Amino acid sequence: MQADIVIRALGALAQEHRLAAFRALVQAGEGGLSAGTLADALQLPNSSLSFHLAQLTNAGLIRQQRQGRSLIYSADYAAMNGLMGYLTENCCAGVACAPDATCSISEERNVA
Amino acid sequence: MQADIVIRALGALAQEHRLAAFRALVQAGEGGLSAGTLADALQLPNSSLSFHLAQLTNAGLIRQQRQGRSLIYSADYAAMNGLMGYLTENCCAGVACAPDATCSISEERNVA
DNA sequence: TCGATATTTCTATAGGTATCGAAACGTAGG
DNA sequence: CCTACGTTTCGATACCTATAGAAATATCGA
Repeated sequence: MQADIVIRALGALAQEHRLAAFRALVQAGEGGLSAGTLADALQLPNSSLSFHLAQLTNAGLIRQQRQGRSLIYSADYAAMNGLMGYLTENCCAGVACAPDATCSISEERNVA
Repeated sequence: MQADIVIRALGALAQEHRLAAFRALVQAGEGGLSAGTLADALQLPNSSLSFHLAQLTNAGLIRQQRQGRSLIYSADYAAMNGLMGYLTENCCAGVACAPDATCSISEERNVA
């Protein structure tokens, strides 16, 4: 992951509503959420949310997918992983401080 | 770490020159770097760099310390840790995906 | 105290970002 | 086809950010 896309990703997350939206999408899992559902959850006008979703999409952090009349957005875990990897490697004393850190959907991680 | 400070930290890092400055400070270690040294390294006018260092300071990511005529800046590893922790917990499927991840200065981590 | 050095603060300017109503666009169903 | 629905794009406005020269501040050495 190169610095350019990292900066866009950081910028995309550096906003109250976008951070909230991304968190909601991460929690929602692979199924994602429709724009309308998100707008309700975040109490934002559709046009405002659409603007923020476009920013997140442009940064590569989320993806869009039409389902009937609705547009379903979902988090791109690989992109988030890439971001975490960059920060770990470049902003933590120059060495990977958590080499095995991976961000993934929480599918039964409490393996006995 | 609450969302407010996280947003400021993300915003502080979401800029070409600030990301470069922070990376340099992280690499420099606890000793830090003077404003002038950084300005030289990043090829920025002093006043511009000063503006960016103020942003990083305001976000709690770096600290200032006078040494003679120079002001020495150094990365705040704890703050970076906090940021990584927040992202790991809140932007990675709702669970910590790297619970033991810590960001620290690279002091002899290849312990035999 | 004076001049030189290191850095910040001031000031102005240009460009980017957030907001949200209104209009436009695709999709589905009758 | 026509209407309703979900969502985006447009347009206007207000605010925030980046830039960098010039002036101000702080420290040191002679």
